[in-house]
Amino acid sequence: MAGTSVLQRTNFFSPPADPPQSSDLNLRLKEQHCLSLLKSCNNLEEFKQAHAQIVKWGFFWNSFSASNLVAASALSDWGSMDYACSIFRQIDDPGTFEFNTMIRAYVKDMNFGEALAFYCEMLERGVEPDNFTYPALFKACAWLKAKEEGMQIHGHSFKLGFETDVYVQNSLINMYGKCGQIEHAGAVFEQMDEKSVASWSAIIAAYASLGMWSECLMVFGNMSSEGCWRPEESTLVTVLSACTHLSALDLGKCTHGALLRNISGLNVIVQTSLIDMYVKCGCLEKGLSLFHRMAERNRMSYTVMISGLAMHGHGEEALRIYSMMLEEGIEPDDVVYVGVLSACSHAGLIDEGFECFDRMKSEHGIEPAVQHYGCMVDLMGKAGMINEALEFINSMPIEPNDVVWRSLLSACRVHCNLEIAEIAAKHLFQLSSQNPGDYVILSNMYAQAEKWPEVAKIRMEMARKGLNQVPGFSLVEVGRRIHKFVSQDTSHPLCKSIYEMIHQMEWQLKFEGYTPETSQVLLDVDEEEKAQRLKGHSQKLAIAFALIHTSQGTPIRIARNLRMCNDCHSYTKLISIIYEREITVRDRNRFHHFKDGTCSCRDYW
DNA sequence: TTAGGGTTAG
Repeated sequence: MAGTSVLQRTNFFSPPADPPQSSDLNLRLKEQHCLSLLKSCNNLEEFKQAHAQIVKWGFFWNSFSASNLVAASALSDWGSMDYACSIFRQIDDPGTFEFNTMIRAYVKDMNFGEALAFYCEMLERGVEPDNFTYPALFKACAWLKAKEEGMQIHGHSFKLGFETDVYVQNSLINMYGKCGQIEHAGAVFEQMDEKSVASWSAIIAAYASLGMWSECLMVFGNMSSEGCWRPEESTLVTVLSACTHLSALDLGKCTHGALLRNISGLNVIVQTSLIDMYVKCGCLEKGLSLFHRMAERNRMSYTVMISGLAMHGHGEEALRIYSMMLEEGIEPDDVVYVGVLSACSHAGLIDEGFECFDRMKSEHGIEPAVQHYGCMVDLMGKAGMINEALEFINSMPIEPNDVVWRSLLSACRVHCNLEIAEIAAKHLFQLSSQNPGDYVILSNMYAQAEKWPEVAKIRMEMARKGLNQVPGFSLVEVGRRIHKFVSQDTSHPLCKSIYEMIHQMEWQLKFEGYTPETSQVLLDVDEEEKAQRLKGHSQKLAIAFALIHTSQGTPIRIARNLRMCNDCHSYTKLISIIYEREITVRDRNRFHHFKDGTCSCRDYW
């Protein structure tokens, strides 16, 4: 057999009768021949045969062949790292490349501890790491969330002068992001002379994983303006997620446009993110139509749709989608059931809620978790079944958490049950709840009952614990900018015109028979002061601002951090008639669509 | 002679 034909031959598994004619080939050619054989292997069995043949030929045990054996083998893909390791151990004097190969292979195999152990061995044996060593190590630390080790190894790479290697920097951003050390990730990012698409993706993902959505969008904006923008599906999905959390519909729509222009054939992940964005930004119809047009749906798509419908109070429709999911043969999980139960709770579907709660375990073998119990307490509480809800909590086989007790406390507030509110609050305080809202609710209930000494006691307790009432705020998007209003806000640059608008609205509201519901202003102050307080609620400021700055008929969408007060609810209903606007408000629990003087929640919330 | 970074939905 001629030398050239040996080199060209890649199908090792009809092996030649004789080994390559070593007298005819120089060492390099032999090595390349070995490599091409190894690369042609498709599984471990073929690989072992190739390995044995090369050893038989007698020119395997130089370090080049051995390391390439590991490198070319995809041994980690075949779950054969023990075999790779046995090869490595036969190398007399492994160098940087051999160690790098092992570290990379272990990282690929998701065996991060072993990767770090090889790095330690490398240092112990005095083998100097190079710039190829570090990205793999940082990836291992990222997965392990090994903050301390990561920082220590960062120190090594710095000393060796790899601080400006773009691959090292990108993996550092990823590592610090995954370890929650966002300021370190940001520092590495800022110091980079040349940022690659991977650098931007890494920092955007880091902000997203910590829920720092505004920063996420800001960095994305900078990426575009610095001309380093390549529309990548994954980045755009992260941006969509940020829009969802910030209720930034206009930007979400732009992102949808960018996806349609740049990515052909949106996959199920992108479509699910789009549905989630539209639904959580208040456009339920748009979300539904995308959902029904999907060619392929998975459990996640169903979850998004079911919990979206739940937030909008469309309980029956949510249950229809849930049945559709079962018919399609998709097995529900615990998160789907949180959506289903909350749909029942928001829509007042008591019997259906209990039925689903039972089916969850009996038909799908899902043991109810504390969130599911929470939904059931909410379901009963909203319907005014306060005593039943308390009994239900007392019979729970698992320990109720603060969310469960808080659900009960909220229900007590709505249905004015001070006695059980005290029980719920006692449990919350025992659970060392640091949530100022719990104290505020109880104190407000005492105020409503005109029990002023108790009010003072609670307020003092709050002060002693250093808890401050969380100020209510509302977000409204006007001209692709999110404007934030805090209760009693006077900081907005257009503050004067906003308060003038509030004044004008007030006159029109009076014609419609509006009287401020001062009963929820729970301060020991006179009626006029109470009415004054109500006027400054952040939702009203946001509505006034939007009425000034958007044209007639434009829908107004608001997102707020707290639950709406009764006064804002009835106020907004009237505004929707007077100004002929559809107003959508997302509070911490659900959506309210105000139109023609009514709200989609039918005053059940 | 060989090898490297980021990456998405509830």
